[in-house]
Amino acid sequence: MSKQPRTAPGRATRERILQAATELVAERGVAGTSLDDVRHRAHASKSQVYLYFADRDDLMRAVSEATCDAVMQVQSDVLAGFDSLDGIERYLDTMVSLQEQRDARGGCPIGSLAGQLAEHDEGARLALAAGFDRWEEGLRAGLQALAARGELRPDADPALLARQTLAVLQGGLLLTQVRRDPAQLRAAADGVVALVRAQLKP
Amino acid sequence: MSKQPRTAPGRATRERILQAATELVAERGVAGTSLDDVRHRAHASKSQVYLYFADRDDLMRAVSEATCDAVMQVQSDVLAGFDSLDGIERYLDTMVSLQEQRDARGGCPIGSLAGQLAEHDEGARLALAAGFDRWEEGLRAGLQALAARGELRPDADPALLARQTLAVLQGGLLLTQVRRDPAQLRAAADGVVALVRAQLKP
DNA sequence: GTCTAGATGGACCACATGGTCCATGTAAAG
DNA sequence: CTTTACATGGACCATGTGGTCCATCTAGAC
Repeated sequence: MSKQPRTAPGRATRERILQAATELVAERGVAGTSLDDVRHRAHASKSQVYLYFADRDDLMRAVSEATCDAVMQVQSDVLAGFDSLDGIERYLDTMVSLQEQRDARGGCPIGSLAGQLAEHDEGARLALAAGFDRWEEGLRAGLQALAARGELRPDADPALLARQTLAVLQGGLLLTQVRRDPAQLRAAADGVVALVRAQLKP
Repeated sequence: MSKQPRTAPGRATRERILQAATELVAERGVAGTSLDDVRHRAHASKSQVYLYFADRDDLMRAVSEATCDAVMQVQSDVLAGFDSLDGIERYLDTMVSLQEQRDARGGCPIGSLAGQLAEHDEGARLALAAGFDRWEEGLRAGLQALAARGELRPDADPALLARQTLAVLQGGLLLTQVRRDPAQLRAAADGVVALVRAQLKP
């Protein structure tokens, strides 16, 4: 477990280290990020890193949590509007343009970390799973609101739809990354719309 | 570039090394696999590895290709039947039970490698993209056959549908891996069926 | 102001790992 | 059979990396 700092400068140091590690992992991946890299970017010494994190794996676990927080943070506004056809399309458009901005690099930060850590560290896997849970929950809330307003067929299953939506998005993000082409996510986004449309009240 | 062996024992050696590397990467991931591990499992010496592969990255590129081949191989039969509603459901069932057999570990070998290599090695990224191309092409062929038999609405787009199908599958596989729960892929598979059903002739 | 627990700097270590090299053995072409 | 290019074994090297340790400094409680 990570130890928590007890003084103000300690908190700042821990924050700097975690921030630096999270950035570096996003840029170069887990394997491409050494503790010395982190140390350097965070302007911290080795003993500081090992004061707040038990070892490398522990740091990567914290990075996983921080990454999930960041991803949920960045989409919180748009995700809140995932409760109408317009809002859904706005949400999807935002995701696509985000990938365009990034030149289709990196894929989904959570999904990408999952591929790197899920089989190696159980703690990290759980942290990432929790991130996906929050994401899926946001989608489900929106779809359930849609259902509550009576816009979905009575036999529609918002929870299932939310899960499928998350899957299409993750797949689209992965294809975008591998093919370096944001149009892949666009196609996936259209799939989400089709999926939802199929559940609209006739 | 990998050098090709010119004698029979040379070919066997190269094959053993590539086989061992592919297995190890599937089991422990790219970062968790050292050349010594590979050397050991393949019963080969260091000079043999460096005779047939330029360096570690080159070996990983070859592993990417071999993995794509293996994935396409294992699903070739079922994928060939992806041209009818029954065949599609059989295909999806097979994928799900494959994940059950593996205890929901590892996710999709191609997708998993993508997360580990796409940002680090352009050659590997291209190899994996080619793997996805073949996969998508198989799906498209099936859906196009469905369309050719007039079972899809005239405005349906088999190519788009194939791409969306691949995305849902990859996303479902990723969620399965992170949540250690094959039901995630099941939900995604249901999404595929819904997507296709929505394009059936009314 | 004093005192203690926490924070910091950085030397130091063990070791795994990627990669090179050369001496020797062997396949197969002529 | 001879010859040559290929195959093999493994010693060897340089380096990056995770991790430990201790001496010093300082924040903040009393």
